[in-house]
Amino acid sequence: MNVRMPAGDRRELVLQAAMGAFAQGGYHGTSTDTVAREAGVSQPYVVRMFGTKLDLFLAVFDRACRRIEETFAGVLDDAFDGTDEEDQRRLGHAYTGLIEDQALLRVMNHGFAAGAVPEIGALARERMGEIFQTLKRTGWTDEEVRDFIAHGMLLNVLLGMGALTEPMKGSLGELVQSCFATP
Amino acid sequence: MNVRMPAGDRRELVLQAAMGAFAQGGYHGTSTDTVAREAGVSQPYVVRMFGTKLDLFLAVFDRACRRIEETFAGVLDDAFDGTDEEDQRRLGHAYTGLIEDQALLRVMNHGFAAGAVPEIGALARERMGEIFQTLKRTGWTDEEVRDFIAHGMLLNVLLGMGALTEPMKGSLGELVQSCFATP
DNA sequence: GTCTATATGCGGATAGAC
DNA sequence: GTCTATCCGCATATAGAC
Repeated sequence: MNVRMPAGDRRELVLQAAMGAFAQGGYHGTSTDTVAREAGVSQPYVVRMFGTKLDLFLAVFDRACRRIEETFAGVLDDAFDGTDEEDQRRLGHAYTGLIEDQALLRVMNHGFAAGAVPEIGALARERMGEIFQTLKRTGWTDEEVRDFIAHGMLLNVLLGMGALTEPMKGSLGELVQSCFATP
Repeated sequence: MNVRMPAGDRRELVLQAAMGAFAQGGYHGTSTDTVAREAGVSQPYVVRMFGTKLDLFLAVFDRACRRIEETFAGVLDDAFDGTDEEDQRRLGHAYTGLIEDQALLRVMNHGFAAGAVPEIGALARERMGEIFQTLKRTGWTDEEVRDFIAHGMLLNVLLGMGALTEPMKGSLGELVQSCFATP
């Protein structure tokens, strides 16, 4: 497609395509060509827009982390007068809501996994710290925040290994879903 | 190095090198050449020995998961009459002990992350189910097992993103806790 | 049992046209 | 703003010598 389009729009299009592509294969396992095809543009154009594949991944990863942090922040802004239990329920619900757009969580997980790439690791630690700080606004203890994050990580990992789509033996999949279940 | 050696020994050598290499870059981010150099053999020989890079990764990943499962099983065999709290403490300690050989946990995490590769995803789900079953031998509820695994995942993820620099001891909870210590 | 040489394909990035 | 053509390096895998 060589239809002209405002730069911002096209950039957004590519970012979305990249989110989906990276969600599958992660940083190393995804080619800029795959991203380009999914966005309906040429591969060199993708590179031209973002500089390097690494820059593109960082942009996508950053967006994923921020969206998640903002989701939590939004919940807390809505009801900062809730009880601890209510916060936990609301935040848990918000997180499972994010599963519907699996790409977000998958990309986040892939960013964590690719921490051996210095730029990715640094960004991951930074964003992780921010998420932690946002969750601290609940008034939870460090232990409670940690536990909440731990379950989020488990969810991410299960998503990544495909355990949440195909029911696995031992019903671990159901189990973890019940982890954040909101009746 | 073209020094002859029994096939089993050489295979073991390469497996260990592969464990270290894959721990860094994961499946997609590690070349068979890197593995070969770290093992002190030629790249084609690595392929010759294991068939394909995928087969090699599966072997390494499988070993990592089994080692972890066996570690838990060992703890439970030693003291299956312990209280729930004691089990938790012992198992947590066993897990943090595994951090010393960071490669094991990192490889496991990378295997989970690469679940989009069908063979890897299938193996990951299988081994995960076994670990779950082994942990059930504690007599814990499903929720308790899930919580334990969740903290293990958090640990893996933190390792992967480089947030855990020095091997620390202590209970699993304390260890992970220290990562989120308020600055 | 282990190597060297190499075929072959893919992927990131550049040059330059339109 | 977007493409086509293309360079070049890397990585997997094969062939075959020793």
